[in-house]
Amino acid sequence: MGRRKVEIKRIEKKSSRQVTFSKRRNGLIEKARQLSILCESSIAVLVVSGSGKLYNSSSGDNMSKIIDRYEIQHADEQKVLDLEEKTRNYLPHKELLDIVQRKLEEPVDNLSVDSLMSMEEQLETALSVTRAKKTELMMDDLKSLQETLLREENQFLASQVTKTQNSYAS
Amino acid sequence: MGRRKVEIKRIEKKSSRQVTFSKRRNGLIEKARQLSILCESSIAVLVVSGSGKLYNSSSGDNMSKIIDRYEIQHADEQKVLDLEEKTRNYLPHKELLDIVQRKLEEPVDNLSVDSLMSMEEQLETALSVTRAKKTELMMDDLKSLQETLLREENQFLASQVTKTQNSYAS
DNA sequence: AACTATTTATAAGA
DNA sequence: TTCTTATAAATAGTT
Repeated sequence: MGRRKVEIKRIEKKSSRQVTFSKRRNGLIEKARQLSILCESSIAVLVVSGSGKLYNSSSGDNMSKIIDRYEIQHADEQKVLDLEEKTRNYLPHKELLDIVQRKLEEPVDNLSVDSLMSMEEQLETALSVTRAKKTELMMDDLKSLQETLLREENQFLASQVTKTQNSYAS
Repeated sequence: MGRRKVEIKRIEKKSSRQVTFSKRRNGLIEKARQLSILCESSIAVLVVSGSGKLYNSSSGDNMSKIIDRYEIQHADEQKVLDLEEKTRNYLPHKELLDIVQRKLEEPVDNLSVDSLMSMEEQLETALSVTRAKKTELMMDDLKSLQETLLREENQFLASQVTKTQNSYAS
């Protein structure tokens, strides 16, 4: 789209290359902006010039979030995982967490240090399996489970505090 | 550049939006490829659709290198953003801690050492579960901040218990 | 997924 | 660099 058709290959003349770089870079970023608005999407464009200068633009969301989104998706690319194996290992793990949560909800009297230690051991085992087989989906599930566990833990701690105080009061 | 001029604003009709998204996304990525070749530069394009699907392309260099280049340049900026986010999240958390603290400041003179010891042991065990999960991969996770706050909260609770016990012992 | 009327981007020139 | 303009390229609406 210019006075004549240009082949897509390196522009040899430095000054022309710089002019084209500037024009097309602006064009690219503008196109990204438009797409972002027209189709309510988030777009990041990163351009590193031949001389190493960085130009970037993000639309629809901030750059970090878009890059994070990319990195989450590609975090596990290095580790080639068997999807079936992942599925096989997921259920027992979830059950284990459920057991721990139930135990933590029991009254203090029934909660022995030993059983807590044992639970921890089981959890650690489960976690090492989890780490080894980490995938994106697995991470998402673990995240929520872990969070749930931590919340349960907080609730437990808070209830312990209250309970202890009550037993003092009585 | 079509049968009629379009305003740059969200396309309401879903089917049209999807078609335009697909067309323009391809156009954008092709433009990036051309610019990369014409002006020997490295370009990354990340597109997250409204429904959360990620499309990405990199030309001239691989995606990770381009993102690294960005992150090096914006390392400081990122730290500031993290801090702001942490500050935003801190207030509700602090309120929660205040509530717990008020509870713990109620009279505790007759609180039995045994029950406190037991509580502390339980807390430590529970906390070790949390600590065990502190792997670098987990910490990289998007929810790391939230997790950290929960962990801090747990530690605070544990320290309150210890404090209470000490004041009883003396 | 193709087509095509139009708009838009841009290459070259000033 | 910036503007101008002829032309190539992208794409909106249609089939």
